[in-house]
Amino acid sequence: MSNTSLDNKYSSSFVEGKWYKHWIEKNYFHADSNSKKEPYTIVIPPPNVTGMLTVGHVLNNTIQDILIRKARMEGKEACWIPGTDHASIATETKVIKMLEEQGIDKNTLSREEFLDHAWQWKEKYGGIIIQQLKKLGCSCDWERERFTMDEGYSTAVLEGFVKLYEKGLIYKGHRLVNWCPVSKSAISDEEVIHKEVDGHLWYFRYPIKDEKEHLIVATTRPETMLGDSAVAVNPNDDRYSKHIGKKIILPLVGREIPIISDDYVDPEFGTGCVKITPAHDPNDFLIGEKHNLEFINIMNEDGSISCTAPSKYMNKDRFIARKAIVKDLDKLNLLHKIENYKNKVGYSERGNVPIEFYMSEQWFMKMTDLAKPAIKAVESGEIKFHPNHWVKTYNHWMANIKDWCISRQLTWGHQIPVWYHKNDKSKIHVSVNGPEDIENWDQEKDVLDTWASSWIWPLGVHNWPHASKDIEKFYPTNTLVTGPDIIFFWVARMIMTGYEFLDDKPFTDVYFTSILRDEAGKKLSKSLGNSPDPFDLFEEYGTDAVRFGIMLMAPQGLDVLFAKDRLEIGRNFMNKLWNACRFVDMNAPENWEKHEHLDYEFELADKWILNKLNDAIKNYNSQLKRFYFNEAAKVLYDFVWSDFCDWYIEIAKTRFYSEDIERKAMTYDVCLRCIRIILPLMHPYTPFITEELWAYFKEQDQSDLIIASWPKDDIQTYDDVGDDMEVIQELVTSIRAMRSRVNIPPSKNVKLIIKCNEDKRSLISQNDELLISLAKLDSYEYSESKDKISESATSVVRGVELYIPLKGLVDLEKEKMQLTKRKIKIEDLLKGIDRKLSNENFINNAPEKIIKGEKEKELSLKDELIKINSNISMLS
RNA sequence: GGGCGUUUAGCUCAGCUGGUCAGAGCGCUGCCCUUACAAGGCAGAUGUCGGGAGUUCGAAUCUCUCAACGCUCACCA
Repeated sequence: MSNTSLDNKYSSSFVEGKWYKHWIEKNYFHADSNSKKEPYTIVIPPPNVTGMLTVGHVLNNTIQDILIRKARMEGKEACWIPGTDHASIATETKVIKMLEEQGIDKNTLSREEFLDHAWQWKEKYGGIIIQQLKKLGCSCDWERERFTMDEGYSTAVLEGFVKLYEKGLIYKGHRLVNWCPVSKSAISDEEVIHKEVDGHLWYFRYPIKDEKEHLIVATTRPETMLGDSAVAVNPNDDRYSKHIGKKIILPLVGREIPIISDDYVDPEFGTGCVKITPAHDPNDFLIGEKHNLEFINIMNEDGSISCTAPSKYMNKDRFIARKAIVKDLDKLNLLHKIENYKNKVGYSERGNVPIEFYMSEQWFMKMTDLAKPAIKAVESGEIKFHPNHWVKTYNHWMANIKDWCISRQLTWGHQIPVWYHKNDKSKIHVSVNGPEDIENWDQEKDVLDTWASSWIWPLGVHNWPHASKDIEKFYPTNTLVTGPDIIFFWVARMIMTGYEFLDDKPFTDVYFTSILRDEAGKKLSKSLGNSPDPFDLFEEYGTDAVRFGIMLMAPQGLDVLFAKDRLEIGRNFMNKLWNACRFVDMNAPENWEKHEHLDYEFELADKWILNKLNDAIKNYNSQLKRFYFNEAAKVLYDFVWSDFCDWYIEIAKTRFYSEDIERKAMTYDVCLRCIRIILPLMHPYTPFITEELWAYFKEQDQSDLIIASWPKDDIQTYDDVGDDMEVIQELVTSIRAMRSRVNIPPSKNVKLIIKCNEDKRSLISQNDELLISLAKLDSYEYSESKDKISESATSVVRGVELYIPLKGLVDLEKEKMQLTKRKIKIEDLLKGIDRKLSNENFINNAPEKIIKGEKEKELSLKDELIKINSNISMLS
């Protein structure tokens, strides 16, 4: 045995840093738009610039890295464009908080001053997640890194706005929008999260003017009564029809409001009377417009009660005002009752407080026309979703799409490219660069919703609309990898921009990743504090192990219950691979020239493992092709561990420890062949360890693994093997089981007696070395005798009867039990087969192959049964 | 209420187009520090594949239905 220079432990942190640096130095990640190679492009879903790497990012970006590395090895011009998203609300919140800590109030700053602070903040902290992606091993083209507020990208965003405005798809309107009182900004429907809360239904008496009677209205939000401008009943509701047209004196406020009728009111619900607050409820808004009611906004932008309400409640927070109003109505004996009531309340995703419906002037985008080509693209299969079932969700949203509120009352973001003339507010200018006499104009203060910036990502990264080789070469992209939680936010809208601006899809395949949850099923998130820090995991297990472990546990289309213990499988596998390679390296022939020969007279085991290797390549590729990353990982895992290590290497040992130099060289070359294929196959999943090992095993003049060529699945295979190897494996396992039953230690070799037919005898004799070494035999002999072989451990496998004679050491009852158990099993199976074979329909309809198989199975089981029975009787 | 998904060994889950004695990892039991690996090896136990019906010669796999759980969308005060 020669020495190996491979350490007996794999040191992940050293290796990872070394190779990442090397890859960067060699510029392997860079994609060339002048290349003649077929492009393969991915744009990263840009993480939030304020963000830190989560385990979810690890999954998502590992998948992208797998796709890109594979494409690169397949000889494509692999281009993975990285970058970050400016995340208006999140970033602005952080900057404001930082300023507060420095004693600076945002309101005292000019727009320019605030942006100055924000950019400083971004320069200081914005790069963290990018550094983290590098640590993960991502082979992004860092020369193409983009930020959504970069110059060229910003132009693309504004160009998009202007084009849509000119087309009449963007308009300004005074409307009810979702309002976040924390960020004091409008938010889109998608940023509202509905939560079921235990609330109340309050019943109030509303006195009818000039009458003793009153109507009882129910509400979940008492404070909005300050803005009531009508009470509505159903026109067909006999209880109230006589009151229609009369007036209500609104309690606490004193305003006279009409009693109106509308079909919208459900007589069955509550009392059948509904208070109408057009400025604070979307349904009431519609009724307000229909019946020409007053729109009374009773709130300030922070959610406190405004001056339109009685002074008593002015400037009180909405929830404090609620309590006060209920109390005051109770004092006036106008509180009828309070019921417990579960209802859905919309919360602001970022502010995490109940949103308000708020009247304000905002910019909207008409979506119906934009959606049309996007729906068609998915319907026709031009864009494919994996898993496909997301298509339904996508279609449902698209079919019911509403206008999108795209303006935000924030500072950090893309300022809307609209100017109002200082002297005549009705004069509007819309362009990317603004009017020539810009001093006479005021620019719109609002910025665009972040998603209205990042929806143009696949184009914007190339500075669209400027023509370039880049956009020609790398648009459309191939695959988008993202979480299903942003299917509307982002995926759907990117598809719209693709068709709208370039008349072409932005990507062909969309892979929706698993959502990672903790053991209680909660989504892993920073805010819940249940997401482990990936860096702790990298340190504990090694980055490759984390990558492989996560890929193995994330099936397509299902969420994953993540527990860090489950990464052990990855770590153990890295260790296994490392040590297998180390073993092979130890047995390299003297003066080996790193050149692989395969022109040997192979034996059974060699042909078998090479066949298995080819199967593995095929299966692996086909799983990757359908985006089943976990199954692909499993193919490699099983081949390496169960076939290569458990069997072939064990077999290799006996050869390496012999003196037969030719045979040693053959074995080594077969091992080498396996390793030289396993390493490239595994490289996309576990780039570091494989690149490190490759350095030991590659041909002298071969390239680094990252750009080595992808293994072909047409390596030479051997048809004459049949299931001979499986027979040997079963014999070995069976002998080991016998040994285990009678407690023979592994160190002790035993004698074996075999009874079998000629075929099996010839197979065994030709491969007896395998049996002897793997089952630890002292010797073996064939027996023709019909006599009973007494005091033996026995078993029957594939028609071969095996005996290990052991005077006095055998527990006969144990042996008998073992055989009886098998006997029962066989009888069961035979019953099943008999049922099939005696069924005319089966014989007539089943394919010939299946019938033949059943018949053969019956024969061999019957044969086994006879032998088992005779062995049982011998033991008695 | 609509849509989607899940239900397979004690736990976490694989099982592609229906047909080899239903698999893996962890955990558990027994034996091994056998010179690649104890992050390891060998052997072993545990499942009427959620319930019911149907299609089929044949169903964990296809259809229907019921149940439980989860996600998501939705304007009932």
